[in-house]
Amino acid sequence: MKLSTKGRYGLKAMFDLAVHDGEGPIPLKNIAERQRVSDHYLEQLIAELRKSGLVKSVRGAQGGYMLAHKPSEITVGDIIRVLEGPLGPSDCVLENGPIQCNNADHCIAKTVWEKIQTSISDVIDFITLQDMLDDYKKKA
Amino acid sequence: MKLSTKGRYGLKAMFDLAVHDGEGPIPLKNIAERQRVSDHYLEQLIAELRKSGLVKSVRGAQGGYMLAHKPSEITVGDIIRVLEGPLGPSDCVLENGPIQCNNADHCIAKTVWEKIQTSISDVIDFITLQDMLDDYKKKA
DNA sequence: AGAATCCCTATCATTTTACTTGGAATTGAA
DNA sequence: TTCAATTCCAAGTAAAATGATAGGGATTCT
Repeated sequence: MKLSTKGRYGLKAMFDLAVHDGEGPIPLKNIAERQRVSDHYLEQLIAELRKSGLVKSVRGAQGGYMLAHKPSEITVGDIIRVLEGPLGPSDCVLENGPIQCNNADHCIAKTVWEKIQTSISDVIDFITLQDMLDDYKKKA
Repeated sequence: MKLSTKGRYGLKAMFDLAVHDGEGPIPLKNIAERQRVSDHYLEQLIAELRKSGLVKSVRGAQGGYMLAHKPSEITVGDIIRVLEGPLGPSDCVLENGPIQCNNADHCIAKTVWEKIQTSISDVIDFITLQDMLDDYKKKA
């Protein structure tokens, strides 16, 4: 029941982009250095974020990455779902296309998984990058 | 962000024991058959549940397993924590002994992980096997 | 022209997962 | 007292996931 580094590094990188929002393209190398993660690995993660439309890229020298939307319009859930796949503690409650087990009708565990999933969604879909920025500024 | 089969099979097995609570020792084989999981694999899981004091065992012929406490005194959280280890979406918010990252002081992601963890704990520590039994009877 | 940067594909070591195998020890019942 | 049912225990193992690394092509600014 842990997120992989994908989700964790990904959120850090996206928050980094939010901090530098409006400063033009941010090179991946800078993000990787600040967040202390392998830049080649982060490249793979940010590629997925780009393909899913959460970040924009500018190629060539002086290029880099930018948020594709305002920080207030990107939730933690958006990021985590792209990188970790559909959410859900069990396959039978997977967000898009649950896989039913053989005794789905009277599986009581399922209702437990549903409650867990709902509670996680409620948290991650509610927090935006802007919220994190506000927290950050309050701390500093 | 999924539970492994340990947590999932484990909860099913414990619920099965709850359904048959008071009927004396239930052989592992029966549980495995009803829940359709490998009995040898379930054996390993139930061994951990026994060592942690959630179930009792009776050896020999006509032996089997029983809940060590009343269904109302065993929560889903008790079971999942035994089988999945300490809860937490990231190492820096692990329940017992978090591992701090290098910039823990101003890591904003951490507050997100904390909120996720709290919401999961709130769910799984609140639901008991008795609650699941009540749900089950209501459905049938 | 050249440096900086994104983009893409492949490979790989390690760990985790989800079992399987094989058998020893215990105990109720015939 | 024997036998079958059962728990208990220790290894082994195939497949997948994780967390990278390696190498090079394409693009664009200076």
